[in-house]
Amino acid sequence: MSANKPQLYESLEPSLGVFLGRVFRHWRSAVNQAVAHLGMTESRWTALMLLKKNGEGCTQQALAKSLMIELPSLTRTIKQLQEQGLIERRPDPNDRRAHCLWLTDSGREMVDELAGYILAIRREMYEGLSDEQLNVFAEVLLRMEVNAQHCLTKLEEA
Amino acid sequence: MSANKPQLYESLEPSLGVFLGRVFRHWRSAVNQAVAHLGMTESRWTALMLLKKNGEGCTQQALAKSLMIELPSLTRTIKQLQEQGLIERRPDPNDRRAHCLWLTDSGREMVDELAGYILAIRREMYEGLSDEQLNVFAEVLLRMEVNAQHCLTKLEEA
DNA sequence: TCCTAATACTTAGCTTGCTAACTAAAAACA
DNA sequence: TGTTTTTAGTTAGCAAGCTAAGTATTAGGA
Repeated sequence: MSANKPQLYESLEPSLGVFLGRVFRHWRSAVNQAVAHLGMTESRWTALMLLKKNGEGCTQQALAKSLMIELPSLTRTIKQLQEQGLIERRPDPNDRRAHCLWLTDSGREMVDELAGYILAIRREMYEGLSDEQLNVFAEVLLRMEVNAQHCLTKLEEA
Repeated sequence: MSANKPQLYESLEPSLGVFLGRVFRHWRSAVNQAVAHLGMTESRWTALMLLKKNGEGCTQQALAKSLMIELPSLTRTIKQLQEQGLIERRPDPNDRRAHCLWLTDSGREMVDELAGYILAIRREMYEGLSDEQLNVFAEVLLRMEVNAQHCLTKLEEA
């Protein structure tokens, strides 16, 4: 890295990390607003979509992992989706501790209905950005994720 | 944008937005871990640093704006910093509704002490990334922030 | 001047991530 | 086989963002 030239990324206020959080919050509230009339929120639709995509019948553990959240965070979301009649929890035949998750018919309808809204928001978020820029963005995110993990484990050791 | 070639940024699971949130959370918990022994958290040090940087004596409104958070979110943080004896609230001589924020002596010491930790974390987060990559990352963040705002106002109108 | 509108801030309560501590079941191993 | 460790999941409660609604105070007209 060059030493003295001031760089754009150093100028983000209050800091790149805080800015990251802000963009995330605004993206999330846009999504929430777009799907509110369907009784959905970002955390719930992400769970629904991923359940469909990754294959129904998986355990909560597996879903939590692909959602990148901890089990207790998912427990709450699942309870809400169940109350809305969008998913079902069935006992795992191979493991009496575990539950398998399935979409109900109206859950599947919801996923289909959500897809359009999600796509629209995504297009708006990508507006004015090229594939090249977005790919670099993704590369940096992936690397930062690794760096953050690394940083955390170092701190835990100390 | 090219139509059919699969792009890296489209492959981020569960979605680029969710991934963004994850990186933010991990960055934040790294920061929190690094400064926990000083009785600090990310939200508190950001407020402290910015108060020093933007000039003491500003109102809560002004600080909230540069922190990119809403007033009620800042109210809580300020209360904590006050209880820790790091900042002081003085009545604004020109406006009896407002309060001016000042660092105490130990607040100023804290800011100085924090700086080193923050720099270290930042270096770790940027590890393996070039100025060019980070600049593109910042450009994309800035644009997405604008896009999200735009998206939100459109949704509010509808 | 007086009334209305906007602004600075607080309080209350929601959201959705987290960790810690628990139970029940499964797996590992002595 | 019996004991210990790991794993799936829950509950309870924290963190820090948010909105909505309330109180003062100030500013902008009529």
